[in-house]
Amino acid sequence: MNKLTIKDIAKKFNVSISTVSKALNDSYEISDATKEKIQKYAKENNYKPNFNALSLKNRSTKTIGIILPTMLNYFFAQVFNGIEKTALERGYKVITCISNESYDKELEIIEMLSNGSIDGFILSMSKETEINANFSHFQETIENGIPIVMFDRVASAIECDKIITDDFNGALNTVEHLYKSGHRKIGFVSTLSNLHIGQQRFLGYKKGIETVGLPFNEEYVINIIDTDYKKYEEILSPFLKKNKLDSIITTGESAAVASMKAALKLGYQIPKDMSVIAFSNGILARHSSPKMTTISQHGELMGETAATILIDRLENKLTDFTKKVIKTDLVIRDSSK
Amino acid sequence: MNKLTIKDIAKKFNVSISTVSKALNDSYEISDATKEKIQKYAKENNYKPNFNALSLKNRSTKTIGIILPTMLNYFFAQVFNGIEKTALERGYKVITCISNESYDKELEIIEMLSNGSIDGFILSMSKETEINANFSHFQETIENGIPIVMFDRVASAIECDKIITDDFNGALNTVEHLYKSGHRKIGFVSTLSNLHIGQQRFLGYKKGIETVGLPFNEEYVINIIDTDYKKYEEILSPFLKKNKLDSIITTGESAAVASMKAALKLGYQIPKDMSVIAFSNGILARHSSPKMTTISQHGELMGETAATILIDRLENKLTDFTKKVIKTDLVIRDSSK
DNA sequence: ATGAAAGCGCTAACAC
DNA sequence: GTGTTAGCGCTTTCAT
Repeated sequence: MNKLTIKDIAKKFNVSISTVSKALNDSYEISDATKEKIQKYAKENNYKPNFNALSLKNRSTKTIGIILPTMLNYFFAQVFNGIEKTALERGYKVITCISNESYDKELEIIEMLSNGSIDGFILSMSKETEINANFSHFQETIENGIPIVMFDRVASAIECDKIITDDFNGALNTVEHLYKSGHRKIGFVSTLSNLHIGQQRFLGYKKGIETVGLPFNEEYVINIIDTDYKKYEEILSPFLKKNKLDSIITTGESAAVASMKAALKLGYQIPKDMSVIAFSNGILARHSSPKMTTISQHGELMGETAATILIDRLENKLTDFTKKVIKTDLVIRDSSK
Repeated sequence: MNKLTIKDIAKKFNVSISTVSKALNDSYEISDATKEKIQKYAKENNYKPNFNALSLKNRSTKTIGIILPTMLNYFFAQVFNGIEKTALERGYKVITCISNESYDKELEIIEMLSNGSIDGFILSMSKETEINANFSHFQETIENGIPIVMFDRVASAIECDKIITDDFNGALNTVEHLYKSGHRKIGFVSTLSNLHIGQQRFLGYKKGIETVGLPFNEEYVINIIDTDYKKYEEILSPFLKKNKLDSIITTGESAAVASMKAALKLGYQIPKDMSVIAFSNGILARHSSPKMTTISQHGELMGETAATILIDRLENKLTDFTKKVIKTDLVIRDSSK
C-alpha cells in the first residue's frame, strides 16, 4: 500500500541508500551485479522516485502553470490542448487554472502557484487585467525568477516571451479578399473593442479599406460590449438594415452566427446578398448553416509554440525574449462568395 | 531573486528555524513580540512555504489529477470547469491530462502521476479502455492508495466513487414527452453505441417506446460509429427519408445538427414536420437554427460533485463508495413541438 | 564497489 | 519562550 522508497530497497538488499540511488541511476560506481538486481527489483515492484523529493532536491518541478480566462471557449481549449501535448512530450505536466476574466482571481492563482509548485507560466490575461492595465503581478513573478510566456492577450509593457495571432493582417487580408470578390460595403462587427486584439482587428480592417481604395465609413462599424450573445441578433438587425452592407467581418463566431440569422430574417440570402466572415476557431463555423467562412486562428499551434518556448527557456536554451506571430488562414466555406 | 526560506528569516532575526516555523504557524509557544515581527517580515517579503517541502513532509500534495478523453468537447470542458472551481475553493489545484481516447496514453498518464504528484484522480476513461474493458491500471492505482473518482464513462467492475448522468431516464422521459406532444414515429440516432452511456440512452429510448405503448421498430434506430461528423448528414438523409419519422432523439449535438440539415434539405419543416432533440451541453444547441431542444447534461455540476467527493474522501470524510446520478433536464427550444 | 553524511525546506517531538 | 534534532525521499560529495 505505502509507496516503495529507496530506503525499502536498501533494507531489502542490505546495502546503503546511496548504493540504491546510484544503482537506479546506472552509476558507473556500482557493480553490474548489484545494479542489475536492484533495477530488476525496482521494476518488478513498480518503484517510482518520489516527485516531491526530486523537486525539492532539484529545485525544479517539471510542471507548467497555465492560466486561462476560460475553458468554455473553443480557442482556449485548443491552446490548452497544444500546451498539454507539447509539455507531455517534453516531460512536463501542467497545472491549469481559470481566471474567469477576473484580475483578483488571476492574482490569487499566481500567488498560489508561486511557491515552487511550477517552474513557469503560460497565460492569457483576464479582460479585467488588460482593461485596467494592472500588470505588476506579472512583473513581480518574472523578477522572482519565474518565467512567463503570454499568448493572445499579451501585455506590451511586460518583457517576456509572447505569442500572438496576426490579427491585423488577418483582418486586412480579409478586406482585400472581399473587395476582390466584388464587395464594396464591408462592415465590421466587434465584440472585443476593449481588448488589444480587438483593436488590432479593427485597425487591420480599416487599413484594408484604405488599401483597396474604399472610403472608410464609421457607420459600417459596430462595437458590441458587455452584452450577452443572446442580444446580438437584435442589435445587429437594425445595423445591417440601415447600412445595406454586402458583407461583414466579425471578431468572433457568435456574432457571425447572429449576423447570419439577422440577415436571413431580413430576407437576405447568404452569401448571395451578403457575405459573412468571422475570426474563429471552430466549432460553430463548421456546424452553422451556411457553413461559415472563417479567419482561422490556429489555437493548437499557438499552445504548442508557447510550451516549446517556455520549456526552452526553462532549460536555458533561450536568451533574448521572442515575440512569435502566428498567421491566420482564410478558410473559405459557404457564407461568403 | 531566490525564494525566501525559513532559514533566511531565522538568520535575519538571529533565532532558530523552528522558532520561525512556529511563529509563522502562530504557535502558542512563541512570544507575541517575536511572532509579530517575524510574521510582519514574512508578509513584507512575500514569504511562501515551499510547496514541495510541505508535500514531502505531509505526504499530501493538495493536488488532483484529472484525466479527460479530450478538452475539445464542451461537455468535458464544463466538467473540467466544475472540478477546477470546486478544487480551488477547497485549496486544491489540478493537474490535467488528455488521454485522447487512447488506453496507452491513459496508462502513461496514470503512471506519470502516481509518484506523489497528486493525491487522487478524477477521470472519465478513454473509449479504447472502455471497449477493451482493460481496467487493471485503475485497480492497481486504487490498491496503491490513490483514490479515483470516475465520471460519465465509468467502469462498473471497479469499486470506487462514481458520478454518472441519468442517461436512461433522460432518454425515456424524452420519448414520453414526444409522445405526449403527438409524435408517433420516434427515431433514435446514436453515435455512442459502443459506449455504456450510449447503450443506456438506447435502452431508455426503447423502454420509453414500450411505456407509451408504441411498437419498437428497429428500423427507426441508427448507429453511426467511427465516422467523422462531416459524413453524418449523408448517412442520415436516407434514414430519415425511408422511415418518414416525425421526431428523432440523438445522442449528441453534431448528429442533431446534421439531422436538422438533412431534414430541411428533404423539405421538412422543423419542428412542424419533425422534432429533433439531442443529448447536449451546449454550444451548438444555442446557436443552431432552429435552436435545439436538448436533454441537458449539467457537466459543470458533474465536475463539482466529482471534486467534492474526491476531496471528502481524501480528507477521510467518506467511508462507503458513492454512486451519484445526475438528472438530465429537458430544455425546450425551437427544434421540437 | 560501497557507505556515510549533508542538504533541499519544512514540521514537530522533545529538550532546555 | 526558544533551540535541537530527526525525518519526509532523494542526490551527491567525500570517505573508505
